[in-house]
Amino acid sequence: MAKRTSAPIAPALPLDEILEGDCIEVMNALPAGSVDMIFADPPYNLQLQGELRRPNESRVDGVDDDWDRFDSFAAYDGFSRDWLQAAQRVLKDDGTLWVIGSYHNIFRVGATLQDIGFWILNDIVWRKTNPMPNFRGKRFTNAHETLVWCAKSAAAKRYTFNYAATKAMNDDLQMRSDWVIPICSGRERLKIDGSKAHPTQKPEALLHRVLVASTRPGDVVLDPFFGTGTTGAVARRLRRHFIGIEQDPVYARLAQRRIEAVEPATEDTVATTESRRDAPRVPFGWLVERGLIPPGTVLTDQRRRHHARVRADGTLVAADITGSIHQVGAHLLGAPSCNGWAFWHVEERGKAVPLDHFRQQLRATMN
Amino acid sequence: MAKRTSAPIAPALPLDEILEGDCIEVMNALPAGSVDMIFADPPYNLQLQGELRRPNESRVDGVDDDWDRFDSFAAYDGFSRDWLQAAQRVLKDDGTLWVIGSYHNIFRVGATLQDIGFWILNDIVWRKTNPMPNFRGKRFTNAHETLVWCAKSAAAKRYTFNYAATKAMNDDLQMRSDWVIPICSGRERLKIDGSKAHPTQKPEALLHRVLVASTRPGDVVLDPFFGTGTTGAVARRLRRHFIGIEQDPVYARLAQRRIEAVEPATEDTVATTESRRDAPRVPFGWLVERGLIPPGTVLTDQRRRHHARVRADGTLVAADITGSIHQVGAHLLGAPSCNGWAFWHVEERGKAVPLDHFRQQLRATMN
DNA sequence: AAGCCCGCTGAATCGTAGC
DNA sequence: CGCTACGATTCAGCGGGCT
Repeated sequence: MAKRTSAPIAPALPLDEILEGDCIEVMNALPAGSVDMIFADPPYNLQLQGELRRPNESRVDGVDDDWDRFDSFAAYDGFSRDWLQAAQRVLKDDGTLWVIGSYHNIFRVGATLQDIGFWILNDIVWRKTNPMPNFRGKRFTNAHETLVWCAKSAAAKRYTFNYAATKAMNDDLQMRSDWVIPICSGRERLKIDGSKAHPTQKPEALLHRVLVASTRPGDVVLDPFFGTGTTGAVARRLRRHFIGIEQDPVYARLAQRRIEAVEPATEDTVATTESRRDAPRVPFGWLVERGLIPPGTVLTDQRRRHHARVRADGTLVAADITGSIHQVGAHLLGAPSCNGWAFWHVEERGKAVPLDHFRQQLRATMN
Repeated sequence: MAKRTSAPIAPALPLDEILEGDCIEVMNALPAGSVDMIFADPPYNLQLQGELRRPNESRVDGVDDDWDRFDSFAAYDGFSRDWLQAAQRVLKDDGTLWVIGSYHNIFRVGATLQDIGFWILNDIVWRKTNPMPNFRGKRFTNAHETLVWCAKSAAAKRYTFNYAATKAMNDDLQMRSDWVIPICSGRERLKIDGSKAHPTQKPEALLHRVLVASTRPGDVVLDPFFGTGTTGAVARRLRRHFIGIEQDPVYARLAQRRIEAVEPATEDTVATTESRRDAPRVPFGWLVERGLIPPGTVLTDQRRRHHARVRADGTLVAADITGSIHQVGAHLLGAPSCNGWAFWHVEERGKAVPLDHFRQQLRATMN
């Protein structure tokens, strides 16, 4: 599947732009069958009532924006049907759609997209390492969100799924339907005057995995609920094209600035692995996904005699070889095997820090 | 919540029996509002058109080469609506319903149960430690199933959730919405002539957690798609009553034998961990009355920033307010409310001991 | 400099018994 | 039924400030 190159792009398609307006109208103005993948993070229809306080009496800043309010399930279903149908039209026949949601809306969205003919390939569970607790002890901690990944129709068998790349990212084990990724916080979280710029900003690591798994470099990715542009930022870094649609001009401008600051990875590092690889014992790809080791990072051995660069799927490229951190290390050493975690280092403030250090960091966040 | 004892059981309710027949008809023959919890593992083969009924009770005649997806989904939705409505009728007002499914059916079931008024409390992800791989490498490994847990209606606030028990089960951390449990295999898997007796037998560990979390000993648990009786076996072990409904007499007999072999745990071991909510109420005045906290005692918060003195009637007096331990604490904090038992402390040998400590002493003497 | 402590925050459908 | 008072309840991670 990953061997095909992208089809020629229709001239009318605005690439790497943010279109302001209602996503249904904007999508209907785009040429049919023109985008490779759609990632959608629609309103969840949370229906929050009243306020919630933490045990220490501080107030939880819930989602109470107008765009998340619907009068009834029927109204929400009508909205879902409308934007999903518009999305289906602009999608190429071999394109795929991702939608993310919570139990408030995802069952309705899933049923609606089945109703209009989308064909579910997987439901993916985003398991949060650091969810908000249930402060009143009335329910289980709501520690995940759900993504639905689907093809345009049951007849569409030729969608893009970079199987080898996802496997390489995951210890050469098949990537599972449950993904462990922290929520977006700290530096990555966009702020305005010290408070969160957008109530529902998604982590870049989530989009990284989505894009590496289901698109190829040069593909066109549409996000009809663009918000602060996480999809666009990750697409640019991974050398995919994006089309963002956002109703709120404040968010649109914020996204624009954010994306402009993104440095695209070099072309060779975003190429997806196409062949089988021998197994690294720990998924180095996760470090890349989380941004601990960005694509393009130069790795060296302890004494800086050997060099290699990191690709988006967690493989390395050196002078005359591409492969896992272990394979490339072994090749350069002329040794039968090599522990890449100990062999490869990242330059940090004049020191060569072994990869294993970063692995431990990641493990610490995953408990 | 766990303080309540089970309501008296209607005489007509068949307990710890397997009822053979169509679950909708059998449920409709049971008294309304009579069961505490329902666990359902409905069929999800969307091509079982011949066995499905439309909402208007007409049978769906499928079985053709040009069967149409929309008819199939509609038929499945009608079937879901029928059994869910029957389940809603037999459920007590403060009862809860669990449904398990995969991406093939869970979105439709979830939307349907919302449509008829069930109120979702959590969606739970059963994360399988040992899922079947995706052999063709066309998708992510489908490594989970989804459970939806809901109350009978949005108005029903008094469902059973053994918060303290679930927390105790999980290293004293809140139980999350993602559960890691192996699939049912090995000895636990029922076999007939060496091959599996039922295609979708669920692990007992899954039912164990469901029952411990959402039922009390003596509760009545109904399973409308009983299969080989995992729900019944675990219910018997945990001293809950069950009602199983199963269409297939072969499965029903298998379940019967299986359950008969189960030894119920002793009563003391199935008691759920008591949460503070369930403990008998002790007014602060009783502590004063008994001399544990003499009138005139000076109370402070943990950091000694606030002070108040105890009066003989169990009220506190601070600089500018008099009232209950909660009222005075809230006033001093400028908070809308305050748990005085945790807020106020007594100086004892240089340590600030919370009032709750003295309450526990008194409770111990009261049995 | 490193480490500890404290405060803040995140897509949240988060009371109830008793009068 | 409405009102009032009681009183139960949090995890991981980041960042700032202090030692």
